[in-house]
Amino acid sequence: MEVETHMSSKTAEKISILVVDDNAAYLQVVAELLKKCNYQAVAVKYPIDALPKLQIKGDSCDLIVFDVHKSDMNGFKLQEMIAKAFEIPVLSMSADQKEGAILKGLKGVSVDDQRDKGLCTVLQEKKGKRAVPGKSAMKQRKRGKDNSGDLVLPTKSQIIWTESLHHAFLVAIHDIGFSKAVPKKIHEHMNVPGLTRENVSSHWQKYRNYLHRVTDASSIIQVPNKNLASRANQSTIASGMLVKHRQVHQENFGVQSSVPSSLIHTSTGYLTGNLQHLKNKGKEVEVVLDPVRNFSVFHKVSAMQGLQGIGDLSASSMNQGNDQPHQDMETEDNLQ
DNA sequence: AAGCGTATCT
DNA sequence: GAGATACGCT
Repeated sequence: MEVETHMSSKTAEKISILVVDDNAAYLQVVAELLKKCNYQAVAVKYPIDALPKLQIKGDSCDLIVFDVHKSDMNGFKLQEMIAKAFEIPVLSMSADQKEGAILKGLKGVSVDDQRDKGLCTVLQEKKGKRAVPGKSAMKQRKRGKDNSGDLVLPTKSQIIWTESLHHAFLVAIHDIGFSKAVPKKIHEHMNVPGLTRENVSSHWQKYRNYLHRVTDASSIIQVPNKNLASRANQSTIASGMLVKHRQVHQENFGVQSSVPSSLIHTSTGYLTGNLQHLKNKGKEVEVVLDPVRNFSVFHKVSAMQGLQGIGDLSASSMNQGNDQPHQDMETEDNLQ
């Protein structure tokens, strides 16, 4: 797995990119974006037009970015041909998960890997550069001198904690053991090229903050529900979140309703990534057990669509905040 | 002095 | 909001 990065482009040579997208608007947007980032962009609308461009440009094209449609076999063919004829990395864009799946089947390549392999990482490798400076800018600064101006600046980059990267992070913590986990160990365990210990430290901090938020919210009322209690010998429900959620919901109806409607805390559940379906006041809820710590974290009303609730363990939901000092909760919550 | 945790910055 | 950076402490 590679890290995905955002970076400001300060590369010496111009990297040339061929963009293929039959949506003219998108095509232009992407091409313009790339130009703004100081890449040389060549835009073509159809895959069929791509090949001549490649041949003309020879190996000066460093990357092909193109939109994939499941119906568009030309696109796949093109990809295959390019892979065979030229050694040019191809970055596929697709709005649809299913298209991604098709791609995966066709190429025998993990779509995740492709996605995780950020554009810039690919390009940097192509140009024989490091995606991320080995020494952090911070340490270099500490060393005293401001070398801006004369020397090559380490390219500023920002890693993106994709779901799969975050998952690797969680696995590392799990394997190490939560109490023994420290950035260095997590970093070593993850073993992801381009990922620095500082990256991990930062993420680790956010993750712990997230866990605290989540657990602090469990300032606690006893679960009256026997079904629930029988599964966990010390179950509690935090209504703080619920109250908060309601307030939010009332103030801002319809927005951000993916906030968990309440929180369950149990000392017994340790079921990696498991879901339990429980009954709570007639409403079915899903309980997501935190793979890292020995208690469950969230449950959600199952009516909330899709897998959103599971994302409570995911990178995407990790940072959404609730940093208000929590109020003493309403004990006559409807969970009573 | 490496590396951790927290605060602060972007 | 998400990630990087600064910094004090061990």
